[in-house]
Amino acid sequence: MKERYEPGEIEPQVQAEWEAAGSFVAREDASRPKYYCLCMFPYPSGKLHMGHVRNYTIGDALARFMRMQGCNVLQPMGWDAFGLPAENAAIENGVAPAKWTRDNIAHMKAQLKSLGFGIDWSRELATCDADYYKWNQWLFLRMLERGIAYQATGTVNWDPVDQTVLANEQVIDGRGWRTGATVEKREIPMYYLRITDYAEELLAALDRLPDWPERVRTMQANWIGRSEGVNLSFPYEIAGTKGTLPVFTTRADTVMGVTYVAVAAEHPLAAIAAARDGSVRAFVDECRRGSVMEADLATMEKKGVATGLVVRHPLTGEEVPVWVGNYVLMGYGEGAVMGVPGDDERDFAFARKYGLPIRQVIDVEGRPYSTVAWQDWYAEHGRCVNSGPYDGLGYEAAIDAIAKDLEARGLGRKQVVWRLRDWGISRQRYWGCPIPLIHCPACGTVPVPDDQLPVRLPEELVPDGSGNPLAKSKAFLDVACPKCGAAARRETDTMDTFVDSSWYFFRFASPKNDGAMVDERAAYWMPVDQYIGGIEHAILHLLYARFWTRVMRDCGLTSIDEPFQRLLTQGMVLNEIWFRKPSSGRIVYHHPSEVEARGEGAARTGVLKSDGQPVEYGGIGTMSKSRRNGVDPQALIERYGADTARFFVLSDVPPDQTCLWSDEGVEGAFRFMKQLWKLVHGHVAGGAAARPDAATLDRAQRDLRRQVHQALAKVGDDIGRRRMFNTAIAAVRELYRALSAFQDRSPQGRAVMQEALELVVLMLSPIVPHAAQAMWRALGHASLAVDERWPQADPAALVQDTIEIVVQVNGKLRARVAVAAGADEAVAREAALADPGVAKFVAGQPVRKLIYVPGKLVNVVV
RNA sequence: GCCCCGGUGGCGAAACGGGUAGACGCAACGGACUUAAAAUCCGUUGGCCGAAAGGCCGUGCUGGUUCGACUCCAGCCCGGGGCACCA
Repeated sequence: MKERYEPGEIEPQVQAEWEAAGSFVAREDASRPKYYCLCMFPYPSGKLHMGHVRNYTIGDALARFMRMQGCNVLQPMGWDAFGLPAENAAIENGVAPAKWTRDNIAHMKAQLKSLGFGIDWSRELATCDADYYKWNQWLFLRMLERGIAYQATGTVNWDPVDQTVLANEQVIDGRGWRTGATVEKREIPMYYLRITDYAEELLAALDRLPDWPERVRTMQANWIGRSEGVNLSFPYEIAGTKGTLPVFTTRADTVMGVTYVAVAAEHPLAAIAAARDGSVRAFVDECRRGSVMEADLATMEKKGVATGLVVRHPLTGEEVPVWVGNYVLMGYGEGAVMGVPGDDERDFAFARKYGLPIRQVIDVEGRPYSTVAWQDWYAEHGRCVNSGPYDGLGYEAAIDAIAKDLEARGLGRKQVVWRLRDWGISRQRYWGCPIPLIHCPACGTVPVPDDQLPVRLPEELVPDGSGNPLAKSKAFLDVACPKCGAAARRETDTMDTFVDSSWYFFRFASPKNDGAMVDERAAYWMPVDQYIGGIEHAILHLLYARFWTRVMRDCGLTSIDEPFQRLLTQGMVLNEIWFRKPSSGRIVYHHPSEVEARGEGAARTGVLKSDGQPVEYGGIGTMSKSRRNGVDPQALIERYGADTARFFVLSDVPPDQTCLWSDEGVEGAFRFMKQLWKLVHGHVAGGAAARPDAATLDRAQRDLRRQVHQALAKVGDDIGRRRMFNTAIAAVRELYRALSAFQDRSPQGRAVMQEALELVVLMLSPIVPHAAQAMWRALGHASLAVDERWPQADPAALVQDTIEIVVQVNGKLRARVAVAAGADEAVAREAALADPGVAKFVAGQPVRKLIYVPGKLVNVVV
C-alpha cells in the first residue's frame, strides 16, 4: 500500500479487476433473492451533469449495499435517445440526429464508466435502436387491435412561418422561439391511448404502493382526479335544426344559477355563429392565437363574445345565451361549460365583465352575499336558495335530486369524471419512433403487418427547422399498401418519447431477444425493486409507465400490475439561470460560470465576463441542456477521482432533497479520503494484527469497539431503511475521529483497530468502492470487497452500563444526570431532583407532575 | 391560476413516532509546524448579556394545541417542482 492516496492510479486498476471478474454481470438465479435497482436512464444530451452523477451515485451505492445484503442485484443502464434536442443540434450544426446522439452516448458511457458504477453493460439499450423501438410499434398495433389506441383530433402549437408544429418548450410568450411569429392553435389528427380506461385502477392501486413517497402518490391521485359529476344537456333549435349542447359539471347543485353557457372557439356552435356574425368570427380567430399550455390558459385574461345563439335550460326551459370563451378548451370534456356566476369565481368575473346576470343559488351558513364583489365562501358547499324545488337542499341531496330530474327528462345523468385525459402520442417530428401505419387511397389507414416490423427510421436526414423531414423523404414515404399493393404513403408522425421510457425496464430484463418484447427473464427480475429518479417525473413518466405495464399485462406479456416496488424521488440539483432575450428571435442562455454576478434574490444582477454587458437573472432552476446551466462533473473527477466525487454528492444532502449546486466542500471530501487512507496505511505498516478478544479488553478498547459497532448499526440503518447517505457519512466521519485519537499500539489495541478499519472500509465500500477495495486488500484480504457481506454489529459490543438523561424543568433543559441503563422512574426522579441545577429552578415549589421518558429525559413540572 | 414539496447558524445540513436545536461538514478566526507560503495537525465558532459560573433569546411570519413544538393545527409570506409536445 502506497503512503499517498492516488485515486488516479487506484480507480482504473480496481475497475479492471471488476471487469475481469465479471462482477456486475447479472444472471437469473432463483436460489437468491433478486434485487432490481434501476435509475431513470438519461437523455444523451452530450455530457453528464451533476444531476446524473447524483442520481447514479445514489443508485450504485444502494445496489452495492443490497448486494452486500446477499441479493442478486441487477443494475442496468441505457439511453432515452429520441427527442427534440437532437433535432435542435442538427439545425444548429447540420449533423444528423443519429450521429449526434450516438456520439453523445459514447462520451457519456465513458464518463459513467469512469465513475465506477456497478452496471451490467451487457444489457445496454438505446431507444433509437430499431431492435428496441420495434416493440413500441408492435405493442402499438396490439393496442389498435384492442381499441386502446385510437385516432382523434388534437390541438397543437403551429408556427405559421416555419410551417411546423412546436413543442410547448418552443413557444415563448406566445411566439415561436426561432421565428418569433405568433403561434396559432391547430387541430390535427392524432393517435391517442386510452389511459382513461385505466384511471380507476391507476388511482386505486396507489394505495398498494406503500414504499412510494406520499407526495408522489398524492400528486398522481390529484392528476388522475376522480370526481363525481353530472353530464347535462341544453336543448336548442338553431337554424331550424334541433340539437342538444352537452356540458360536464361537478357542481350540479348550482345548475339553477346558470345564466350563460360558454363554448370553445372550435365548437360547432361557435362555427355557426361565426358564419353569421363578423365579431364572433374575429373573436374565434383571436382565440386561435396563443399557446395550448394549461398554465397559460389558467392565467390568461378570460374573454368572450356573445354568439347571439340561445339554448334552453334543461330544468326551467329558460333561454340561456351562448358565449364563446377563450378559456374553454375543445379537447377537454365537451368543449362547453355552463356559467354559474353566483357561485363560481371565474364565472363571476366573466359575468361582471360582460354584464351577464349574477344569481346566488348557494347559501353558505347564512354568510352575506353581494353580486358586487366576490368572496371566497361563495364557492363553498352550502344549501340551495333561489332554486325553486331544490331550495333548502344540501350539496349531495341537491345533486341527487337534480340528476334524477334531468334523467327523467333525458337531459342528463350522473357520471364519474376524470381529470386525466387520454394520452396523445403523435408527434410531428423526425427523431422518434415511427408510428407503424400506412395510408392507402383505397383501403384507408392500414397497420404495418408484424412481419414488416420494425418500420425503420431513416438515420441520415438532417432537419432544418421547417416541418418534418420524414414528410419530404420519398424513400420513407413511398410504400406499397400491405392490403391491396397499390402505391400508398407511410404515416410520418412519430411517437411521444414517453412511450420509449414507459417500458425500457422490462427490456433490460429481457435484452437482445429478437423474437419477443419480453421473455421469462423479465418474470424473474420484474418488478423493479428500487426505482430512482428525479422528482420532476413524479407524474407523467411514472403514470405512463404504470399504464403501459397494465397494457402489457392485459396483452399477456407480464403478470405484474405495478412496475416499481419502491420509489426514491431524487431532489433536483439546481443552478442559476442567466439569459439574454433579444427583441426578436431566440432567447440565449449563458452558463453561470460565464457570468460575473452580484446581489441576492430579486436584486441579483450580472454581466457576461466575455463582453462586460448585462445578462438577465432567471432565478434558480434545474440543470438542463436547454437553459445551459448544467455542471460538467468531468473536472471534478479528473482532479479528485471518482470516489471523492461520489462521496461528495452523497455527503451533504439527503437524496430526496433539492440542492443548489456548489462545489465548495469537495476539498473536505478529498481531505477525508486522504485522512482515512493515511490511517489505514499507518496501521498496516505496523504489521499483522490479531482478532480482538472481547473478554479481555480494557475500558478504552471496549469504548472504541462500542463506538465502532454503534456506527456500523447506524450506517446500515441509514442506508438500508432511511436512504440517508448524508447521516451515514457523518457517522463514519465521527468514528474516524475516535479512531485517529486511539493511540493504543498494544496487540489488543491493534486488534481492535484492525477490526474497526475493516468495518469502516466495508461500510464505505458502497460509496467509495475503489478506495475501499484498495484498503481492503491492504488490510490483508485477498477477496474483492464487492463480494463481501455487510457485517453484523456485535450486540455484546453495544452494551452500556450507565447512560445520561436530560432533566427539564417546565420543558426547559436544566441538567443532565447519569443513571444506570434501564433505571425506572423512581430512580430517575430521585437523580433528577437531587441535581443542584434542577433544585435551583424547582426552588421549593411543589412538583405538580413529572414526565419520564425512559432512557431519555425527565420533565419536572412545577 | 391549479396540484405537490420545502424554508433551521455566514453556508450545506442533523434532530427518524411531540422529548437535549445546530450532529457531520464548508467557510472564517486563533494556534502549532515552516525562513515564508501551501499542505498538515490542534482549538474556537447561533445571537445577546457576563470576568466567569451562568442566564435570556432563537428553527420564514402570526396565532393555537401540549408538561414539552423544527416536528401537530389554522392563516399568511417566500423559494422550488409539475401542469399533459423539454426529458
